[in-house]
Parts: sequence; structure tokens; C-alpha cells
Amino acid sequence: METTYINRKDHIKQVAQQLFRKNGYTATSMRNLAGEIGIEPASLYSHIKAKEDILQQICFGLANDFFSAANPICDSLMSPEEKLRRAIVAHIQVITNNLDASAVFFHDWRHLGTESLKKFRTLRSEYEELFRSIVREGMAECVFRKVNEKFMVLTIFSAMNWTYEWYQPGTNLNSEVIGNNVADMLINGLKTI
Amino acid sequence: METTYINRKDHIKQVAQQLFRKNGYTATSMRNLAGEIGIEPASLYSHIKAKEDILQQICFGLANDFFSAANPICDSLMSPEEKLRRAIVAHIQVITNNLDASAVFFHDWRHLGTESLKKFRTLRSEYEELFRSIVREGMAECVFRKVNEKFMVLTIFSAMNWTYEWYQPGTNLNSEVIGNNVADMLINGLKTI
DNA sequence: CCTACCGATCGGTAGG
DNA sequence: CCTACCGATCGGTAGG
Repeated sequence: METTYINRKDHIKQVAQQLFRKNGYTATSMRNLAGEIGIEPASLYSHIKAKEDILQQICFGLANDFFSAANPICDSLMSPEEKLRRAIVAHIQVITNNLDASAVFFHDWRHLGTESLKKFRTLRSEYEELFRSIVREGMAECVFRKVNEKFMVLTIFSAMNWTYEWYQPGTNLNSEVIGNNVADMLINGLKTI
Repeated sequence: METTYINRKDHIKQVAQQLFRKNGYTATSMRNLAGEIGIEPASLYSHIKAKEDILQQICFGLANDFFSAANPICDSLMSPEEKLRRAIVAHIQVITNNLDASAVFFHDWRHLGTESLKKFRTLRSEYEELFRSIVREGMAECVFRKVNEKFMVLTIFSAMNWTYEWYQPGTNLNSEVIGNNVADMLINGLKTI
């Protein structure tokens, strides 16, 4: 149970994302965080510069995970349908493997500072574009119905991103099965014929 | 532009849900709220008992709207497919007609006090059960594929509830069209054959 | 990583 | 709806 082998900065991040998920970023005080870790509040500042630093670590760390999962799929030579299915499964796996971070990512990104916020929005647009290009490709090849492209991608993200709200490790199906189920529901609703 | 005709309590609620949506419930202070309204912070307490009162008004008010929209559809004699389509459209219309309240509803319900929180969860379960029963009915009649019922409903809610994140009144399609598009994507992915 | 502490701000009350 | 104010708590710093 003790995880003394990880460094303190990671430890802080992990405890923080649990608390942020449970109570929200703003409602979690540095005193709460320090108390949960077992050190004095002021000691946190030996490892981080500010509260927002932690939020940045969480948000940009997870953004990086999403890209790492999706990029190789997008660059591959698979069919649009297979790409979309795999991208959905990969995305949902990142979420289910990082439930605390995902909750913070989706809820609390707006509490990032002005500069980080801008960077965050840019990354998110770039990531959405990955999915948009798969959908576009599929429409061009007539394997996807020609629905409004932006709308279609938003619905795909909707179905994927809500996962963190209800997924419970252990009690649910495993993440690959869930990803494939979501993909099934979406793709079979998209396909020509 | 002036809406002096509504009473102050409603005025407070409306301004509050704008601020809560933008900055979050916890990050919005009573001083922010009073400043936006143009009164002194202490004056708010002539109209409300506590900050959480406002959150309760918003959350339970919207819950009521959801039920009012869905109940007549569920009680009707339409086919499961038609019921589901109409319930989806109705749900999305409630969201798009109450974007501020919806954002608060989905983000900040967990900041309700213990008692309200319990009541909220119960209402939410009851509401989900409305959709679950439509899906169950559809499966029994073999018009919906026999997927895990709970999972299917969660995916439906996912696709519906994310709407508040991206819907922009005016610039988007109207809410009925959007609801029907979401219904199309979901139902055509659910139907036998 | 701790003790000691800062100025700012919080939700809310008393009393009119 | 206002003035005046409360105790509590906030994020963060100084200095060791």
C-alpha cells in the first residue's frame, strides 16, 4: 500500500487529483492536500511553485497521454472505420486508466491561468482535429454518412468523455470492451446502408 | 435589456447561474454575485438563506424541467423507438433552453449539502430509470439490439449531456434539429438489422 | 520539511 | 437594502 518509491512531486500530484476529483479544484485547499499527504501546508512549496502548477501538471500530462494514444492510429494506413474504432478505444482506455486525472481534466481546466488556458484550448482543438480528419476521410470514401462533420465529432467526444462519470474499475466491463461497445454504437449509426 | 419585472430572487438565481457556469460554484463568491447584481453582499441575505440555497434552486429546478419534459412521453402509447427519439429531443431542448443552469447542474451538483445531495442522486436515478424502461421495452420488442441496458442508457446520456459544453445559441442548428441528429446517430446504431 | 506568520478574502450576522 | 463587522480560512512567504 505504501508507495514511498515514487517521488514527492508525483505523490503530491496523485493525491491532488484524487481530492480535486472528489471536491473540485477550487474547493480543495492546500491545507487539505498537505493533511492528506501528512506534511505541513508550507512544505508543499518545496516541491511546487503554486497550486495552479499541480493543475497544469494534471491537465497537460493527460493531454499528452491522449495524443500519444491517438497519433500512431491516425498516422497508420488503416481504413477510416478501423481508425475511428481504434481511436475511440484508445481514448477511452486513457480515461479509464486515469480516472482521477480525467475528472480534473474535464471539470477544472477552466481554472488554469490565462496563458495555460490558451495553450490548453489550442491542444484540445488539435486533438479534436485528429478525429475530425478521420471522419472527413470516412465521408470522402462514403463509408460514413455525410452528416455535419463538426457535429459528428462532438457527439463522438460526448459519448467517450462521459465515461469518467460512471466507470468504476473492477465492477464494470474492462475498458477495451467498453471502448468497443461505444465504437459499435457510434459507428453502426454512422455507416452507409 | 432591463428585466426589472422579474423578482429579485429570480434575478439572483439567473445572475448566479451565469457566474457559476463561468467560474464554478466554489470559485464564485457572494461578493462577486452581489457586485454583478449591483447591491451590497449582505443584501443578498434578504432574499436567500445561504449560498447553497441558490445551488439547490438551480439543480432541483432543472431536475423538475427534465421530468416535466420526459414524463408525458414515457406515459404515452408511442413505440419504444419513437419514445426514445422524443425523449432525447426533449432532454436536449431542456439543456439548450437552460444552458447556464445545465452547466451548473452537471458540474456543481456535488457541492450540494449532504441532505440535498442524497435527494439529488435519488432524482437522477429515477430519471435515468425512465430512459432505462424505454430501452428495456425496445429490447423486449426486439427493435433494439440486446446490449447491456445500463451501458446503453449511459451512452445515451453521454451523448445528450455533453451538449451544454459546445452548444451556442444562434450559431448552431436549433435544438430540435440537434436532438434529432443525436437521436439518429444513437437509434440507428441501436436498431435490429 | 517545519514554525511562524502575512494580507486578502471568505460566508454570514447584527441591527437598522 | 445598507453599514459595520465577525471568526475562519485562503494561498503563499520568510527564514531556518
